Amino acid sequence: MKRFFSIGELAKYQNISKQTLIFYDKIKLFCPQYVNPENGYRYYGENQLDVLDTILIMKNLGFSLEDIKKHLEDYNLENSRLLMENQLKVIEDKINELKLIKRRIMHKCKWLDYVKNIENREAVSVEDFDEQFIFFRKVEAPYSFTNISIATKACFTEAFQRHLPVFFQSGVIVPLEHIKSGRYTEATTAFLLMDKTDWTDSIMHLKSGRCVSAYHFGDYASISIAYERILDYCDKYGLTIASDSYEFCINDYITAKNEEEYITKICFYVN
Amino acid sequence: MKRFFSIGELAKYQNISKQTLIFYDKIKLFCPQYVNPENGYRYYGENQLDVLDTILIMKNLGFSLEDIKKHLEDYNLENSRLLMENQLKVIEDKINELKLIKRRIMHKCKWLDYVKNIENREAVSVEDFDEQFIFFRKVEAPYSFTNISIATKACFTEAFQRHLPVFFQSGVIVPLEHIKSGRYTEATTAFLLMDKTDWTDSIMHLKSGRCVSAYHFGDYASISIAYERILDYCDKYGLTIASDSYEFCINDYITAKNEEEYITKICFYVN
DNA sequence: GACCCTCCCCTTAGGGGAGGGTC
DNA sequence: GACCCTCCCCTTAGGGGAGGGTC
Repeated sequence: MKRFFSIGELAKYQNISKQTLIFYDKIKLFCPQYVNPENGYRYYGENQLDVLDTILIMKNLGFSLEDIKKHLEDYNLENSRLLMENQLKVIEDKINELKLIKRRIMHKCKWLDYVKNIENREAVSVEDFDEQFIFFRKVEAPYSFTNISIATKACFTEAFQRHLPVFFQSGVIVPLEHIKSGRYTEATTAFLLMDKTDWTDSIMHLKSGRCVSAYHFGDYASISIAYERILDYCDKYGLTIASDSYEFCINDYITAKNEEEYITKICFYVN
Repeated sequence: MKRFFSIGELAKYQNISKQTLIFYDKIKLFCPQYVNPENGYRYYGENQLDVLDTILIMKNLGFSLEDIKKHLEDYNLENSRLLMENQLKVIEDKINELKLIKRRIMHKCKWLDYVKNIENREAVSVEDFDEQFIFFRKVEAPYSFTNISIATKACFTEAFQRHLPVFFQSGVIVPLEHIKSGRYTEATTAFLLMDKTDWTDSIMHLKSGRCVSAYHFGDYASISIAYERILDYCDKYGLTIASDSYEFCINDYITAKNEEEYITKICFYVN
């Protein structure tokens, strides 16, 4: 009848490394039952196996070694129940965080995939727009690039701070009067697209509806070309623009180093 | 017009710590545009803000600083798309791992909560048993505690190695003949309860059906008392036992240090 | 006085040796 | 020859100082 395991035997039996057992010994989480005083060899008793199992199982359930050590000092039915219930919340929080990250990545993937498949870069089209929520900041006058950038960054910073479920895709709103008077780049609002919304302040609802849209490729300063294309198109097909301009940055410094790869989508609601 | 940020200003603006910026400088992930050669003060250019944003966003999406550094060296629409698609899989894998952990904890919680509310510890009852799947190992003869324990541990070890979706709840099967001849502790199979099953080898399906069950509190050696209670009950109410005995460890060394708190549930299918 | 700098030690859970003794 | 021991350095992403110079 086997009564003692050497460190190598125990490691093999439990399918863990010797280093792990040496480490657990060092932090006094799980020490050998007997240590030969002459050569320092570690010997583990058969009756210790249950404790090691408990440690490995708790580790698998996401507890830290420190948590495990504390728990093992004194545990019973009742405090185990409380510990598990608490851990359930910890794990659920982690899952929710990761799910938000997942939706953020999926959002990026969706758009990156979409722009990859645009065939005619010059096209103007009419399409039905799904409802969206945006988290926004007013741009301060004058509506310069610097001020627009400041407002966009303010959105990011606040969204990070408040853990808002925003996507990492920005955009701006340019009032229709600005467009009509040729001030195409003078946006008065910067925003970030949002995932599903717990309603808070500074959130705007873009209703679903019919839109006219076009893309602009390349640096932002030359966006006038795309606007003129849209305005011509509306003239030609008798469409009446019924809103300010919503510009969505589809590809920006996050996914492109080169300004030539920047892509902006322009949308107006139409009647 | 502001052109440069000191480290403190930038940190405040981006809502990160100075230490973070010093660290990013050190690992050459994000370095100041200008360093005063006399006093070593760091100055960051306004045009660098986009890069820092990209870093913070990628960090939020779960990339390591090393990943980010590599990506920033050369990125465009196409390799960003591939990177994001790959990251989506990474995050999904993490979510799936955590979901399995969550189900394991919920399983433990469910039982710990359940036993807490048992009123009559002596009760024998007839109940409808839900279907379950178990991952099992045969116990080698003789059916001693040691051999049962070895088989149980073999289940754990293999489940860990193969990443099987087992719960951390074990049990044993004692053949009906053993029970009838008073060899109550001579289990021939050890098992772990499983979560939903991708069918593999060594898995047994316990069908739903009517069962007679009772609890045993305390050390395993005295389980005969509970068996005798069940057998008497069946005699009295004319129930015919139609299966081997399934014993479920409800509270074991994982959640109780004290053998007096061990709880075992015994079930037989009946006609 | 508020701001900046460069060390330096600390955290998790071990992995991977080197150098030397032991079954 | 296979096994065991004790150092010791290394990994992530910074946090928290100390000690000393700078705006």
